[in-house]
Amino acid sequence: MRIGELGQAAGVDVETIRFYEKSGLLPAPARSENGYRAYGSTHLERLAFIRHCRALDIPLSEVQRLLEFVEHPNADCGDIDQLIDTQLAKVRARLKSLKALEKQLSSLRGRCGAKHIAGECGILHELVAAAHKEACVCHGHFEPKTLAT
Amino acid sequence: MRIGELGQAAGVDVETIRFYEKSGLLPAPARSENGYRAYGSTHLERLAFIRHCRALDIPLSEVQRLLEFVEHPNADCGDIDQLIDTQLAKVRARLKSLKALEKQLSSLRGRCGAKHIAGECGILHELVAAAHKEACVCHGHFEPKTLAT
DNA sequence: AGAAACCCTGTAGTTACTACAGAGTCAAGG
DNA sequence: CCTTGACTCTGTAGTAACTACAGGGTTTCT
Ligand SMILES: [Zn+2]
Ligand SMILES: [Zn+2]
Ligand SMILES: [Zn+2]
Ligand SMILES: [Zn+2]
Repeated sequence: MRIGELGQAAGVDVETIRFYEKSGLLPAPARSENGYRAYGSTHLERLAFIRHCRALDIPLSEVQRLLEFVEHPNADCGDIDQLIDTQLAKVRARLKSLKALEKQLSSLRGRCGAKHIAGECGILHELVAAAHKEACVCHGHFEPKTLAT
Repeated sequence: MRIGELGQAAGVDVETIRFYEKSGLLPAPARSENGYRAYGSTHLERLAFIRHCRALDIPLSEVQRLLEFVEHPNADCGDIDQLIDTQLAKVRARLKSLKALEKQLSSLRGRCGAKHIAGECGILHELVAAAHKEACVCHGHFEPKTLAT
């Protein structure tokens, strides 16, 4: 199996495959006489595993760790749950902040109705005003002297 | 106002401020005799605006465009709504995929109960199995020959 | 034989910062 | 007067996970 076929089979760009190899995630395959990489089915499995994890937004460094578990099945699994827990917590945190973001943006969107000049655009006004506010929730405004806890 | 004070006032790291200047988002301020940057209140306003937009996850290139609108208030505002619309669409798309992700991860998490060796961990099994599936939803498996549309 | 399509290595670009390295400036304390 | 510490300056390199060449060699099809 050459790199292009592997890429086709796994739905991955060839450059990405070479990148995974360089990063130590995918073992360097044998080379055929012409120097082309020659992959076997284990490579396809491993690549699919990596892509599946990436689809779960698991960072490559953690995928690396998971792959080590796959290869050393006698290790204690405690770290696996923790890895997933961490990932889940990250996703939930991001979800929460994205929901807040959606609210902000859609309320912002409502500020502009018909066409007009930028100087009278409610969106722009709101953005400028919000940036002025002391109590702006979204970005970390704070009085450095008054509230130095 | 020196760069450190500006950073304090806006809640932004000094390196980030210099980065914004280099990127053309924050105008280069005057320099005092010793070569230190000397900022005024307009810089603080502008910086706050940038941070507010960034908190809305608006990319710097779009923040740049918004700043141009702020400076040319006579321009047509049509592009502003569109910018926000685009941003909103991106956020909603990300929100949708994150929700799916959360579902996957939490179901995955349920696969592992008590402690055991990695070879018997339901999480790991599931990850490996899912990567094998033809119909894996999350990452783009596809039969290149059979379904070549 | 010649062109298209594939493969190789290595480097640089993307985003939005963050982290130095190495040097200069300034106020306060001993 | 000298030193220490906090601040500032420039410029470069690193982060995550790819993506996009440049400049070559090889295979395959016609
Ligand atoms: Zn998958
Ligand atoms: Zn408008
Ligand atoms: Zn804000
Ligand atoms: Zn387990």
